[in-house]
Amino acid sequence: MVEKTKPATLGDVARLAGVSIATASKALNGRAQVRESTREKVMRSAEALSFVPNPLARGLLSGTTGTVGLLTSDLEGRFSIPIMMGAEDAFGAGSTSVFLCDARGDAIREQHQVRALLSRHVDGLIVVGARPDPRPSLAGDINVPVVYAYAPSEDPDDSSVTSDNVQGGRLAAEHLLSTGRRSIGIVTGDRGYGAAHDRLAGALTALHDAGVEPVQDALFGSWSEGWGRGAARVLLEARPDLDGLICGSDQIARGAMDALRELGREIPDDVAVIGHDNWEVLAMNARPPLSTIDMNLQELGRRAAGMLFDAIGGSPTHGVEKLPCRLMVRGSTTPTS
Amino acid sequence: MVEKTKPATLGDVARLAGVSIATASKALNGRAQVRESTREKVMRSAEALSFVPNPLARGLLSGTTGTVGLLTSDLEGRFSIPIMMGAEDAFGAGSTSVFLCDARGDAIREQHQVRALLSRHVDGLIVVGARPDPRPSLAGDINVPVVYAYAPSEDPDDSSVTSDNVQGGRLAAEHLLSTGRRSIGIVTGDRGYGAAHDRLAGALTALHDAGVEPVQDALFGSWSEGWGRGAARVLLEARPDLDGLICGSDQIARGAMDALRELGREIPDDVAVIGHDNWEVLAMNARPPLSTIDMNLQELGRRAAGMLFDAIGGSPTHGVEKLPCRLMVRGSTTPTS
DNA sequence: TTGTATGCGTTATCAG
DNA sequence: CTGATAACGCATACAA
Repeated sequence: MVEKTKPATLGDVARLAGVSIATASKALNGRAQVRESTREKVMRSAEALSFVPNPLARGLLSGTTGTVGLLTSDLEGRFSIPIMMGAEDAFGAGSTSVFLCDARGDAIREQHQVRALLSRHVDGLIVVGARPDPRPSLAGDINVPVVYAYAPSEDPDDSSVTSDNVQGGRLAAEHLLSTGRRSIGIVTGDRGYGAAHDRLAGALTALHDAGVEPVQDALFGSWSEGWGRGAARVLLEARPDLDGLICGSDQIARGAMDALRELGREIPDDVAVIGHDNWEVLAMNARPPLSTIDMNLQELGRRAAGMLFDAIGGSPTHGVEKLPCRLMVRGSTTPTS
Repeated sequence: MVEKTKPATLGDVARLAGVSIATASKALNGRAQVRESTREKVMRSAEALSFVPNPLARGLLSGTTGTVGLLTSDLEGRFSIPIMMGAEDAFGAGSTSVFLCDARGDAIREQHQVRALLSRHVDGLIVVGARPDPRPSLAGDINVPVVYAYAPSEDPDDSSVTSDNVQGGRLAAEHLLSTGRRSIGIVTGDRGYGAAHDRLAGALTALHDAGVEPVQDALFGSWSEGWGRGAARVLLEARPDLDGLICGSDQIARGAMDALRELGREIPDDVAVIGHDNWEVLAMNARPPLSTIDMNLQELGRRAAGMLFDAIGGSPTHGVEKLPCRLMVRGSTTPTS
């Protein structure tokens, strides 16, 4: 049987130290009006009883709980996880705890979760989207700060942070250009995703700035290996001189690499391939390992936490902050990297 | 600007209903000693003010908070996520909220998180491991129920739930046998993982029961595509008659399939391949889609939540409960599935 | 059937 | 410098 060790209360500490509850409270909270010797006595007692202030009682009084809600619209989504990790990390370093909720992509469910969170008197809310397109702002009856991560809010007055897909696309193109490629194709994913267009725009800008045009119009499809395979075949048939391929995701890149290899092309000697996302299980196991664009999602989560923290502290930000991506150079773009 | 709508208190409800606080409390909590007409009056007032009882105040009285801690030893790990989803789902359906903590595989950090959780007076704790090998029990000064998920506790008196890897291995072998394969090879992952040995044991049992022996001793290596490729080549060279391959993970299976195809083998006609984990992004995008063993991780999370719930209710379980795996049949073992 | 009083653990305000 | 005391919002034993 487990010992039912009731946690010590402030009263216990005060009694052990031989002072009043009020004095004990002041001593532990670093209030000025208390003699140094008394403070130490109290500190020692607290230590001896391994006293921890009850956050419920504290919250009841102060109105703040030291908790925040982390509301993901889709936990399955591969992108939510690193963001959550970053946020949890940033908060855990301080002393705020994180309530996890998964709305499973359902707006009704989301409303329900928000209500539950608010009823627990969270000090703030981070809403993590499954895809980087703008999403509706949470309805107005929320009286705590909210930060939208990955999927920005449609309301420009809200506080959002997301990945800079334009810059990411530019990064990819510039890297291929820097390795001397000039016959560059672009295969990306679902036309319905803003990210697909943003990454493309960034790539096109970079190519244009270098006086290069893509071998043909970018191919839209889906975010899958299968599409990557098919698109690569089509592209190579039309343009056998292809020497560089920008893919809208690592999955697409994996598929494209398989197809290219089967068509007798060496990577990266004949064709350099770059992906997007740095999904490690895919990128690291590719042959050769896949160069790609990393969105720094964990950092994004940390940033969201920071913004929420500031907002709770009374300094909210407004609008969408875009975090830059980072180039990961591996074997698919540079020989014997 | 957001309206600072202070949430209504029980006092507000009582005043609006024209009764005392005590009566309002009884009415809302379904206590018997209150006239029906009064109860309805109170209910309506509560509705009108959209009153929600303050969980802090309630927790201060009752000692329970309606919260649990979800402590993952490694959020990166692909296996933690579905388990968390299941647990969050099961709790969210009721009215308990989940505190998320990530120990990042660090024991010190874990202790720290446990302390933080306990100081918040969680009613219970779920500890999710990164790999299915037994892990040390949390030190004894915990006065709330704990359930270990995926990685069981070393202490048989603790309450644990994990995946039945032996049964999973058996399932894989039985499936290959059922498709008529008789020259079966086995490639698995890191020798240091109990799961590798358990899955192997299950497969060997099934083969033995069918009067079949594997073409050669199982190959241990790592849980990667690269190892899958290498092992498949070695195996095929030694036993060109291979017609079935059991892989310890989907990553290994993906690698093996690539190698087999490059050596001119058709899948599944020449060689049937089965994996383990049902890691969808890998399994569904394989050519052909990969048959595999699903560990029902989400169900495992739900079960952990259920066990914790029971333990909190005073009916703890002891020992390790093993949840059966499920066979996912796809194209890599059956033509035109 | 209803209301009054008390306490949960803390912090803040005021007197001593 | 220290100590009573009143909140915070709610639930319960007890009195009316």
